[in-house]
Amino acid sequence: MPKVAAAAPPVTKERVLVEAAKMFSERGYAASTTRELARRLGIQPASLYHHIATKEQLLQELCLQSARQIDGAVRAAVARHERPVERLEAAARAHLETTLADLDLHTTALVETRALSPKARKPLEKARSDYEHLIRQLIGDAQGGGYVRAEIDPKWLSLSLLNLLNWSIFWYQPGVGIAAPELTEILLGIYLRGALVDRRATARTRCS
Amino acid sequence: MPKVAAAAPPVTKERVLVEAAKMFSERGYAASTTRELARRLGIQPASLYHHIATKEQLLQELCLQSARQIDGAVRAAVARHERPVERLEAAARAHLETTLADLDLHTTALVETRALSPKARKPLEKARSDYEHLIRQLIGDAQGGGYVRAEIDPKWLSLSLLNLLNWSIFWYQPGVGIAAPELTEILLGIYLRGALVDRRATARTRCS
DNA sequence: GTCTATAAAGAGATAGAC
DNA sequence: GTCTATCTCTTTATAGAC
Repeated sequence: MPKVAAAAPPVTKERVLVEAAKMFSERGYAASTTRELARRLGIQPASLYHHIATKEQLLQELCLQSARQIDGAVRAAVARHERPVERLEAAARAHLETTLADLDLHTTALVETRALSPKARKPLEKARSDYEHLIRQLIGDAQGGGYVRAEIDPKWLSLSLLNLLNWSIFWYQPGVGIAAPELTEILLGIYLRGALVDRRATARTRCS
Repeated sequence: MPKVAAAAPPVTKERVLVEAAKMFSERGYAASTTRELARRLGIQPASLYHHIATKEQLLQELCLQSARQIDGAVRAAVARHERPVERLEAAARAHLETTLADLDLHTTALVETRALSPKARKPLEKARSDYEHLIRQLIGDAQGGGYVRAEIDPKWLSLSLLNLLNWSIFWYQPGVGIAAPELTEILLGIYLRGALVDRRATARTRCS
């Protein structure tokens, strides 16, 4: 039988990371203090250093975790499809849904990477660059197949897609307004077909 | 005749704001120090307080300046057109080109508003809300005219547009890669018509 | 694994001379 | 309008007991 009063959960490295992500995403890294983090965990500031080395290392771990999570989810999703446009769609869906599923983590990673020292930032820039390359590749493939506009450099097409997906972190609130899968379909629909009324059907109708 | 050695420009409120925007956009507000700002201006930290009241007021002024600039540019651009889609296009172009024309200012405003105290943030939230309402209105009008997909809530359509435009501040570098007007046309093209190959022309050709 | 106590550095801002 | 000098507070992190 469990005790009646809920015991405070034990402080683990995992819990420290979760609370840190929450705090960093709310106030930003620089404005967050180790004192406040300790307070949220219910321990003294000094006790924190049994679990972590430095505040910066905390941020670095969160950034790496975020990068690995998005990269992994997207590569796994892409691998489940063969046709270029479907692979691109799968990538976009995985990217956004992974991001929205842990907003604290990914908002921190996307916004606060600049707070890292150049040395701590380096592996992240490599990961980001690799990831962007993957997206660019997917778009290039879809262009090669004749599905995506070839007159635009895949570089700008991939950055456009990331634009469209990433800014959501600044306003999306789970449980308020719209669910993640619906938002995903709206953004993907705009990216692929645009916001204008589709006259393809009309054009075909005119033919018949 | 001008002197041979370039005189250091005099420290004015305007220069303080410009340097502050630069510093805040590079390092973030919380990680920026008044000491560093003074150093960049070539004066002692104490001298700064002849030009400004507090560090926070500096941020607040930048945020308000940014909001007024974007709002003003967009409303002026919209007023030059009558047809709903053209008004929407004019808004998007004005928004992005204004933003990219002073990245330091607008990056600071868009990213660092949360660093303001609730009291200082309030007028900004009002301005943002009004602005978003304007964009939503433009989209609603275009939907009413049958030009923009009516099956998507204008709320999500407007946020999608802002997504697509705003994230550019994180990677756009003036003079590197692509010029602002070109980027604007690419993003606008994607927003309106999408990244997929347009089969409208094909469909029409088949008819003839 | 958490505590008390505190070191060491850096922050925003002010006083008052020039 | 800028200076020197400094107050006061907060920060990250450590030492060492329990």
